[in-house]
Amino acid sequence: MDKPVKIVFMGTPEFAVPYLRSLTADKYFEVKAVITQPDKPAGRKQIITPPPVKIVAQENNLLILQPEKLKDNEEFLLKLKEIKPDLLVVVAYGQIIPRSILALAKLGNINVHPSLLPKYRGASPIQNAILNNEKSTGLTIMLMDEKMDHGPILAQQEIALNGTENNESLHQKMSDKKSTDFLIETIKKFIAGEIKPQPQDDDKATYCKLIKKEEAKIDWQKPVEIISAQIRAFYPWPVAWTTLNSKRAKIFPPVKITGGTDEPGKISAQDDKLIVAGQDKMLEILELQIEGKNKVKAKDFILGNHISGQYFK
RNA sequence: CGCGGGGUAGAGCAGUAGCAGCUCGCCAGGCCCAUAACCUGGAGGUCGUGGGUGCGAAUCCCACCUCCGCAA
Repeated sequence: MDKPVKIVFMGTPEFAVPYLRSLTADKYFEVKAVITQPDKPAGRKQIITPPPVKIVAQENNLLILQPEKLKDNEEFLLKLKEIKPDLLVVVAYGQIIPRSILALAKLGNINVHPSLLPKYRGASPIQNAILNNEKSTGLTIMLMDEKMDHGPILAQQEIALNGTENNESLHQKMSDKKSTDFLIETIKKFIAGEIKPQPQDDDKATYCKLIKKEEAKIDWQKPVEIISAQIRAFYPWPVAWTTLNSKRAKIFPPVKITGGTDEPGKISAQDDKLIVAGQDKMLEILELQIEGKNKVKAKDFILGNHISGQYFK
C-alpha cells in the first residue's frame, strides 16, 4: 500500500473507543472523520455529556460529525462525499445506517458485532448471551448491508463463557487488544483480497431487543442460575434489583450459588454471609445497595441491619 | 425550578430537644494445645459546613456542600 486507507469511523460508547484508538494508531489507515451520536443529557443533573468516542476523537484532533439523523440528511451526505472514504468502519454507533451512506465507501462497510452471527442479531447481544447462560459467544466482523446485522461474514472469533462474566467485563473483553488486533488484521486481509465473505444462514438467526429496565427486577421464584445470569447481564446497567421493606435494593455481581433451599426470597445472615433463597438453591450476595444509600458489602450490611428472616420481594 | 432518601467513632447503622449509642473492627489483658470462638478493660466523635431559634440542638428553622434512589 502506497497510500493509507481512508477511513470514516462510526461509533458511540466506551466499547467503540479501543477500536477507534487502534485504527488511529495504525499507519496503514488514516481516520478522516469520526461520526458519533450528538451530546446528550446524562446523569441526575441532566448535564449535556459528549459520548466517549467524541472525547477520544477530540484528543486525536480528528474531524467529528454528530448528525441528529442520518436519513435524508443532504448536508451530512455531502460532507461525507467530500471525504471520499475508502472504508466505513462501524462499531456500536447506535442507529441504522441508511443505504445512501453505505454506498459511499469504495472498498466497503465493515461492522464489528459482539456475537457469533447469525445468533444474537440486534441491540443487546452481550447481555442476552449472558442472560441465556451461553457456553460461548464471540466477535463477528462483517460487511454491512441494509438489513440489521445481516451482511456476509468476514471473520469470527469465539470467546468461551464460564458463568462469571458480567456485561461490563464481557464488553471489556470484546474490546481488548486481541479484539482490536482481530479487526485490523481482518480489514487488512479483506483489502488484500484474502477473504471471501460468507453469507449468513438466515434460518439460524436469532434476535435480541434493547434491554428494558423492567427486565432487571429479580423474581426469587426463579432458579438461581437464571437470577445469577440476570444480575451479571444487567451490570452496570440497569442493575438487577429487588425490594426490602418497600425499598429498592440493587444487587451487584458477583454472586455465588450455594446449596440448600428455603422459601424464595427469604434472607438469612450466616456469619458474615448474606444468603437468599431462590426457587431451587441459594444465592450468596456480596454487594448491594439500598435506595438512598451507598453501595455496601454484605458483611457491613448485616452489621447495621438485623435482616435475617426478612424477605426480598 | 422534575420527584425522593442520606451525611453521627475506622466500617455499617440507631438515636428526631435534656449525659452521644449499637454491632463489627482496632488496642491492651485474660482463658485456651489453639482460634475469626469466649471473658475483662480501653482508645477512638468539631453528629457534612455556616448561620438562626431555645435555658439547652445530632434533633427545630434557613442557606450551602456532598453522596445516592427514581425519572430522563
